[in-house]
Amino acid sequence: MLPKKYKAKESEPRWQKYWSENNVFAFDPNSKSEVYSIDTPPPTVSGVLHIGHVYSYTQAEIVARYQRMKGKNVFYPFGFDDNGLPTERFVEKKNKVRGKDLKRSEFNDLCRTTVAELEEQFRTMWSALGFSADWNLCYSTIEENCQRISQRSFLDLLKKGLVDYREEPNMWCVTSQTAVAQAELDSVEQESTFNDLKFDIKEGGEIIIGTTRPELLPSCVCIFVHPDDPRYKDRLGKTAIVPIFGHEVPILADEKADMEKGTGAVMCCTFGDKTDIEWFKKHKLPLRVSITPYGKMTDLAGQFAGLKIKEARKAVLSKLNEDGILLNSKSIVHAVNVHERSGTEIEYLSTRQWFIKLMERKDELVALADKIEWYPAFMKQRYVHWVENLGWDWCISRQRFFGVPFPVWHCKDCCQMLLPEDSQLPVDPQEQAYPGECTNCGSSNIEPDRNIMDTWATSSVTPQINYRWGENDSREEHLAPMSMRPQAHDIIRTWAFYTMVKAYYHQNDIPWKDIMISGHVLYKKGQKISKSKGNSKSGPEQLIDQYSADVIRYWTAGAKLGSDCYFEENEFKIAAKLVTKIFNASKFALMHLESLEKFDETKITVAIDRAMMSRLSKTASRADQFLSQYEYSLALSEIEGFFWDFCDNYMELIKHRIYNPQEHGEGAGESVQNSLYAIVYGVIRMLAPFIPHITEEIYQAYFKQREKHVSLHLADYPNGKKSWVDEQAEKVYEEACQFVAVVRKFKTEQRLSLNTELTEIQYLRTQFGLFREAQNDIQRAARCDNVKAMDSLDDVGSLVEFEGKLLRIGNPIEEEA
RNA sequence: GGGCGUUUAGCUCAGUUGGCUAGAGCACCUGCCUUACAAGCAGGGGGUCAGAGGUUCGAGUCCUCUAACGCCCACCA
Repeated sequence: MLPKKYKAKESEPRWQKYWSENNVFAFDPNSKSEVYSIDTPPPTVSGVLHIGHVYSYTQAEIVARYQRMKGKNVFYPFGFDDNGLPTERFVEKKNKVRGKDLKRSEFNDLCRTTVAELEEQFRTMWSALGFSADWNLCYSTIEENCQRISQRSFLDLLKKGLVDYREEPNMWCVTSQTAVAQAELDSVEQESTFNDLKFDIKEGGEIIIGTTRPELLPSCVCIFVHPDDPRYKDRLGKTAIVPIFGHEVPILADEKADMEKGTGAVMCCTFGDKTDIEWFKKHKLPLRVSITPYGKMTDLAGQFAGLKIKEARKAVLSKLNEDGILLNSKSIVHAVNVHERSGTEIEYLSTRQWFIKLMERKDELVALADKIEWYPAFMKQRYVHWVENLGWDWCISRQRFFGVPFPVWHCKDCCQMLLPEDSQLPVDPQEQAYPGECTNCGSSNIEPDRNIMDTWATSSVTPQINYRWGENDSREEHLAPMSMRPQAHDIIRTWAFYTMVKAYYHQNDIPWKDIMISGHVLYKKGQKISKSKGNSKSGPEQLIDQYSADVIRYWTAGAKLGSDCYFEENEFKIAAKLVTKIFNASKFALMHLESLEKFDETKITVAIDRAMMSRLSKTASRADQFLSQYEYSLALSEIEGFFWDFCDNYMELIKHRIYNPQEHGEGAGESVQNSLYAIVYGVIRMLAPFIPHITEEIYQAYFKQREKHVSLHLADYPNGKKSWVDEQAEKVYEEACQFVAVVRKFKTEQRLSLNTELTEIQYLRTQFGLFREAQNDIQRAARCDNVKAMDSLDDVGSLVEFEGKLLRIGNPIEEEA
């Protein structure tokens, strides 16, 4: 039997342990049941988990539990994304070191031990939330298996001609000192100055250009004006002399020069922005590099060499001003692309990098979106929009330390690429020499590729990692494509997109059938919760400790799929209330079900009991429908609505009958017992995915010995029995509720206790035509034996009118003093 | 500048393919210790459904325009 009070703090860990000991959530590779597989996001191991993680992970977890109860063989893994720049930066900060100052192997060891600690914390928290993961399926992206699959992925793309190793201008972060990809850019508003500079023209005259980056003057290779710009027609083809630096550059025409902007004349440099790169390629301009990978000026900058970019900007400006070159300078705020990890302005450097080709296959990648079901549907638009606007192939090489190495060596003599056999993977070319000589020229002058992969290059193969692609594992046929990818909307352009690219290029297929996109948790207006922000008070551990896992879980299920929600502590109180209510209601019901040997639905004969079966059935079918569409919040509110009606109305109606069955006729007691059984068992199953602990507690205390499932979470999810639907019975129930409501209102208005016995109630028969179908229950719920039906208003005598229902309420036995 | 989303009670949000008098929870007000629960229960007040126009017998719901807010992208001389 259930104890007097429910203590979540004691119960929740107990059931978590029970689930784990009984392997309740294990994926069964040999099962014949339909597989439901989830491509769980491996969180970046770069800080503590925050409430936003809890929010989106729990939403997916609810789906996992639901699908399991639908009889599916659920594949629900967890993983850790523990390599790459974010992790490096975390390790550097935590240990107060710089990766580049340590030996590579030393730094990598430090990374491994640091992430191992953090991963243990993550895992503890997922367990504390009652996540039904199969921890045997756990992976970490830096482990050997994942490195092997990641390198296999690379080699496969190389073989298919979908990877390029080429030198070209690319986005570069001078702080992180690595190439980056388009998806890693952030746009921020930055203060700057817009400067008008005077260039002398060799043939005579001058031309004035506007620029925000005067420090790039040494890199100036050309001046562009619009071909139709009348102001500059006379100067086209002439030669301008770059101030300070004195080199000569041509004045050329290009449509992309904007007549409206600045003076209409613009200098083209190596490289100020994306347009400079386009012009560089289109007009075959020379290369004048004035910025080093470290963000300092090169020798080309003459007297400014060695200065940092921003210092140089200042110095150049003041020199220009001295020389009378700077004609005008105004402060502006403009958008600048920065690297999302360092916040540093992106530079464009010509370097040699590995690229996965995207540009030539954009159409196919856009079309791929239609083969996947997006929940909510409008999120597909984000993907399409991103892919359509892609401007670069995917640069996957990073000049960093802790990550998956490229399984490549290069022949220094003939530049031949030398690759390992699949059986040798994973390899680290910087640690292992190439086994042999150059296959092209026979040279033994071989060097390793020193790049590591973009962290997304590995995390984009999580489906392949999950089904152990290329490892001769039977999972592959069961799991490809996977059933569902849960993730938040901010990484559609990275994780979702890259995963789709990989599956399309490798398997010529979609990675998963469904994608479920969750929103963010916001503190207040527009403030995203992030790891860096203070979250000591709202940290998940603290919240679980304060409110219990079930309560936190309930809150995460409250917001509609895909929509952001505010962190509102008040919401937790509502959840706590529900948990308490479920416990108390169940306690009441089970108290009266001790004598019930075996549930028998045919014994449910009384009208209002059948009405509840009907409502239960409809609720279950709607909840089931919603959940199958990932609309967990709508499902939850259906179930809650049913449950609260059950507590407030039905339980009050049947109270007398359950205590005094003999006064209600043959079978009336058995009817209500079986009804209660069906309702409580139905409700705890419907709520099990949302609040798994309290529901398990109730199941184990009573239902287990009758239903025989090891855990409630292995029972079937109710889907609504059509045979239980009974519209006529529901009408009886509705009338009964209305009748009782009028009586309650009367008592409340008369300031009477609700259990006050009334002497007589008269009602108009035409208003409550079905009264007799539930007469005993209604009378006792109304606390009045003497309830009389009248055929006409005249018969009712002195009437009291409430809400159009005509009643005569007799005087209470105990008059107020 | 382009795209997507949102706008319903003081707050947070439901409202299916158009269909009784627009709902819930929280908050507020008034009562009630009632044999599951006072961490509870009953009752009540509170809304020009962002605005304008249109389609329709009928619009919170469909169409057009407008506005505000949020997000994504572009803009970066």
